[in-house]
Amino acid sequence: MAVALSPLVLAAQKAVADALEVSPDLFVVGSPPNPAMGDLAVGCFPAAKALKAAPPALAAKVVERFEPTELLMSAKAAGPFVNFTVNSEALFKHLATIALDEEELIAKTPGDGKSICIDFSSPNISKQLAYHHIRSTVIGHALVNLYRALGYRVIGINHLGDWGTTHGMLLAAYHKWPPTEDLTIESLNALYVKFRDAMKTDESLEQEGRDWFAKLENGDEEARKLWQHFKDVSWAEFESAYEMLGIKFDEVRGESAYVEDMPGVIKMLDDKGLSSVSEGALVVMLEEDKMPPLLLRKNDGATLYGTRDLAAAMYREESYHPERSLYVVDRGQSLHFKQLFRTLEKAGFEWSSKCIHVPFGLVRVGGKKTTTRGGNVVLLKEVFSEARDRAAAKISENNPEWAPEQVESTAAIVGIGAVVFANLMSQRDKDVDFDWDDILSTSGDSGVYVQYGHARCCSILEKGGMSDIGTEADFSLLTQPQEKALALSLSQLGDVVAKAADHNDPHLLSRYLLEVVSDFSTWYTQGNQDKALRVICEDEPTRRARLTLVAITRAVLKEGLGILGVGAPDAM
RNA sequence: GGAUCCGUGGCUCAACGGAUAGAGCACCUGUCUACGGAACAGGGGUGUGGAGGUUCGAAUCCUCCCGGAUCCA
Repeated sequence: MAVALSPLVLAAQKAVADALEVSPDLFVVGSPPNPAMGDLAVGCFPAAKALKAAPPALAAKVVERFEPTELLMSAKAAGPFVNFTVNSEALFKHLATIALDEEELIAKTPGDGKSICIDFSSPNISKQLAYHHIRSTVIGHALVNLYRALGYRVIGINHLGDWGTTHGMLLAAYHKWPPTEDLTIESLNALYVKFRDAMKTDESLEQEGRDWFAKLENGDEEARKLWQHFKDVSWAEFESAYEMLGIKFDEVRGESAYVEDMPGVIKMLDDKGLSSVSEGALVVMLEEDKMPPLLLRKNDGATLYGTRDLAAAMYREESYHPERSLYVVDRGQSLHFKQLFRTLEKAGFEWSSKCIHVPFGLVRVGGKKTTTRGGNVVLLKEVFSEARDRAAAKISENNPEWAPEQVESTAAIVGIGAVVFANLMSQRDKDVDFDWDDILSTSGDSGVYVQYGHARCCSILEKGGMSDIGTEADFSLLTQPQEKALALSLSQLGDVVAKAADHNDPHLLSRYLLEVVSDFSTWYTQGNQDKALRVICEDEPTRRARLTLVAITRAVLKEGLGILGVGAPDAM
């Protein structure tokens, strides 16, 4: 996958590659451990083997042959590393151009209009959204935005769990204990739990559930109508959560959409000699891959989600020809996706290699997996509500003159942003223990910290009194090392976004934004000690240059937060 | 039993196979007539669960073991 590179990185790679006469993409550009050593670092290790020379000798050679460019002023060898010093003025100018001019902050070239399918969130209908649903939802949403920022055509898909025997159980439960009031997601959820409980003592119930699912599969009118009602009630509930998170799906197409495709899928597998009957069930054996079989149809004739997933994968390929087809689903489903993708491969679909399971760790409560039936769930809306309350208290304390509506709307952005950011801060694969203070943290490394940095930028720009901040400023006046450090961080946005998309891991972007804000705060807070160092200082050209740097910072933070699905209020 | 993932300061986490393993929380000390203190500067405290191996170089890759979590009609 192509990676967008900042001109700084490209220049450093080129300098090394030209000197050693090898390919530039061999080299990784990083930062020296200490800013005094330089601004960019390139290790000469990758070329050492091919050229049969010691890395330090190569570094020396690079330095000897180095010729300054617009962006790179000088090069120094430090053992096997070459450390480059960046021309600050050119860097500031470049940043101002991409952040404040017509040009884009992030190049759209990597995507080039190619399609990416992302299956995310995909909750089961008739169940309340629990806190753990936030992981797929928020990671998937961030991935949608990451790829979109890079110029891909992204199809965000909500593959609702709206088919299967559990829905037969719900229909049975509804008939067994007819509700007296209008259905809500809570009452549906309660019906399901009650039915599962009753099944433990009454074996006949399992059959009742199966019978109702059979009716549903056979197109029984009553069953279909009721099921549709369950679905409508559920979707209304889901939609309010998606709205709070600012999520819109390009395709809401649940398992039920593939019911009619299933006979065709089963026939196709049969024609290719891949399916067989085992213990009464129709399966695809995967013994040679050391996996248990993929189940297509149970011995009672009921179809299974594996079959629907096969149909959905085929549908996505036919409809979109995606460059990648991602499934943002918890790691517990790893085996299922391996079986699924392997089956597609065995069926001769070359595109199966483009299907990628993007797993993430569990949300645990009390060290255990949360389950609706286990009773240790925390509801998503409870978390959102608590988050907003906490944010609102702080906001009205800081802004006593604000109208209640303003407090409320800002609290929604800040509170929910904190929860979203908390879920995007660590690597996907880690299991996380639910902890109120962790997800609602507002100090230090948190979404609020980033939002606060953004709000400060807005405030300064407003007070700076220069309405025409753009690319015209005398950047030679930005001579503080903190200003250069900030600029170097800001220049990495595009590369970070590309890398996060490539790894399907938004946390790289979250970490980056924390770093940017930290660099900004360090620079900015110097003004507390020395008024000459303030952004809004006496000298007008200096003020203009500093305000421009603030404006660039604001643009980067807003863009980055937006990609993560976190709002950036101008004041908070 | 088979498989996958995780194990880094007291806690939560970071670190393309590379330079002295970094942050946040908590604790201690500073910075304010604050360009927004939800901030900044500084301090103490750990060496990556254990043992081998590969490599010029390992928290990162390989093997085995320990601990936790999850999946397997």
